[in-house]
Amino acid sequence: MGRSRPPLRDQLLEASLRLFAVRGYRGTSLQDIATEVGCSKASLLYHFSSKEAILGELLSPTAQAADELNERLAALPDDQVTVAAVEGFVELALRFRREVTLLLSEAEEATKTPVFDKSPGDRLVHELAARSAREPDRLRAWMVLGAVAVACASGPDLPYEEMREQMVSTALRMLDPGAGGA
Amino acid sequence: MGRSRPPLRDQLLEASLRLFAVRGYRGTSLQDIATEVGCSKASLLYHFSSKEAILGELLSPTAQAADELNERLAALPDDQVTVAAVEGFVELALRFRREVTLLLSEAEEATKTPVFDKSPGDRLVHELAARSAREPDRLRAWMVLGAVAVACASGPDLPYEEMREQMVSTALRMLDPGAGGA
Amino acid sequence: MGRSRPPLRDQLLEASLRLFAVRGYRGTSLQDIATEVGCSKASLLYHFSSKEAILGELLSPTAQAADELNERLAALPDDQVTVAAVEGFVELALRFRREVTLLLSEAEEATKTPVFDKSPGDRLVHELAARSAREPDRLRAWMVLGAVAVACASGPDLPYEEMREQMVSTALRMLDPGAGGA
Amino acid sequence: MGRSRPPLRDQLLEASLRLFAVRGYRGTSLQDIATEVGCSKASLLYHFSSKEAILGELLSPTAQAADELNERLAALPDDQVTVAAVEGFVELALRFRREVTLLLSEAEEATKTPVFDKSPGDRLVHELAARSAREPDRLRAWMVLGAVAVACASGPDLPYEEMREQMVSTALRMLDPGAGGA
DNA sequence: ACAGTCGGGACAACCCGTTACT
DNA sequence: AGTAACGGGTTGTCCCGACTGT
Repeated sequence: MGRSRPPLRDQLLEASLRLFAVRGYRGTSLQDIATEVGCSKASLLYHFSSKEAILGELLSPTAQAADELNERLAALPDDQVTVAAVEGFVELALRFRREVTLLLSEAEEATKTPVFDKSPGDRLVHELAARSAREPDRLRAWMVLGAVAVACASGPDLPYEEMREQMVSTALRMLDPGAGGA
Repeated sequence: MGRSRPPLRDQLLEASLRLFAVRGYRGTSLQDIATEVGCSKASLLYHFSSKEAILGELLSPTAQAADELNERLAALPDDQVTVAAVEGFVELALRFRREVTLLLSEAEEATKTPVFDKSPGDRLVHELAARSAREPDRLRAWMVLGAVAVACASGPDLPYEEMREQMVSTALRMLDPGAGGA
Repeated sequence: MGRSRPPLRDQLLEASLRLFAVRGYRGTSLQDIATEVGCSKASLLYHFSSKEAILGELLSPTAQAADELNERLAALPDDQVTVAAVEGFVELALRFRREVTLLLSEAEEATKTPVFDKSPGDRLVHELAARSAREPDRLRAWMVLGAVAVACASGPDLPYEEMREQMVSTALRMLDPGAGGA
Repeated sequence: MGRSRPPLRDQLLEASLRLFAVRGYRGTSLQDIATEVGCSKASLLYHFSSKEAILGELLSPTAQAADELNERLAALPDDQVTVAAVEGFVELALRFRREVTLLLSEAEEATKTPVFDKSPGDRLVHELAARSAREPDRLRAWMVLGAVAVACASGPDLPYEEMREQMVSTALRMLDPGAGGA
């Protein structure tokens, strides 16, 4: 009955995510997080063994979702992978919006976390490029990644479905060399 | 007598840029920079009054270039501004590649610097969206910003001209709602 | 149902003695002890009001034995006290071997404990010196104390009887100024 | 006009030695040392990279002297080594009296220091036992070690020459099985 | 109901070491 | 060469709820 887990732990995670996103990982001290929640720093470190552990726990669901997405994409034939990759990534980025913001600006720190051993970002770029190894294809794939991530991080706040559609269609247009330019 | 090696001041700026990009602004200490160049911490602080000043000086040319670009764009009629904005931003991002990488991951820190009082990024988004206030247009503009910035930061290393063309054409495709989508 | 394992309290004392001897008093945390035994730190502090109390309880039997020894020695005439003191101290050191090790390296901490108000060590030195106040006699008495204590702490592990004999005879030789030297 | 007071670095070493001997290594904080000398903690850490480094530097001369003694002893024939070892060790212990006190009570910490890679104590015991591997001989050697160390640490404060003679003759008596016992 | 036992959660004070800066 | 302020992390200690067996 009711929530089984203690609230403080979740409060701490929530506050950490908020502060990390605003001031950055290094820019946020354990004291900041504790003060925000209203508990002592020692209490914080009772729940999480270290600052890095907080980041890990914060990013782990996102990493897992990304891994699952990559797994799903790996099973698809080449001609279907692009659309699926775009849709999958856009949905993931919208679902873990703040986490993606974090990853964008704290990439260096995040990769030290054991959660991101095999960088899911690189695998995703591979699929977005329709498994092509051609440099122009890879460049466009990186652009898609950046477009979606930055839009989620800094873009305007539209309703979910509208944002999803806009981002998916724009991203597909980026990847279609046949479409019209100027 | 000709200078045998670049003056210390320039060496320090170069080393700072390199280290900031790799370890982040807060992740880099004054000691790190001094050690990298091989001079004393006191010498460093003789040339730059504070750590923040280094970041400011590092970003100032980029900010100035962005301001000039925005000035130029402001003089253009609505139907020409999109193409000009895209081409201008891509060229700027390529010219100040490492600086843009820094800005991307240290946005919070950078905005504290007096150089970026009136965020040139926001103005640029305004122009990229062809001065439209419609949210979908602004969203696409942010996507272009992210696409170009991330591609410069993490994308593959292609020759200048090839990279420029690819990025410009892809960005224009993003902004053209008439082109083919799903 | 007979108790399957020794009661928690005794387990804690045993673990404390072992850990104190290896890592030192300050080098051992309450968490270490609790973890070693497999109970919570709070449980530990239910049985012992403080860390110092553990040390006190650990050392109290040794202190009591030393006091009794001193009492016994006090009743002896001067010409018998040396042999009795040596034999008594050697046996005591062997019986409380690990405790003596602790006392040797944590003397400072131990003396803060109320158990050791009137240092039994000083009284023992007095007896070992055959109640002489001459400095050379006192010096030799301290040497005996150190010899036996260090041998118990760091020396080889011989059978009880052999160790006892060796230590007693060696100690008596130390105290006999008439015996041959260089 | 000669320097009015010793340079800060030496003051710090002196204060560290004094405090370590009284309160123990772990019982002494960097703040304690800094306060004792009257400088800031950061100043302390400017001169010594860590707390462990202070201990290392404190013990290094003693370790070197012990190594030299062991080297000298190694070159002696078996029948001369005992006397030389005793005299050498006594003189060393008197010369580095406070350091030996430290080693006696902080053995665990000291052995972590790189200065004491190959424990000079074990080598010294080997020589004091006249290179015998017999357990009783080794036991007596440990007793000598303890006797001298503890006498220096806790014994009365006699003039150097008197103390030296007393300790040497007593130690030799310990090691001579032929001398009178029970 | 009640004393004895145990543990999850919390905290003040402190630790060693680093930072930007003088 | 020197420092104040802060960094992350650990210490010993404690509160209070939840189990025993009686």
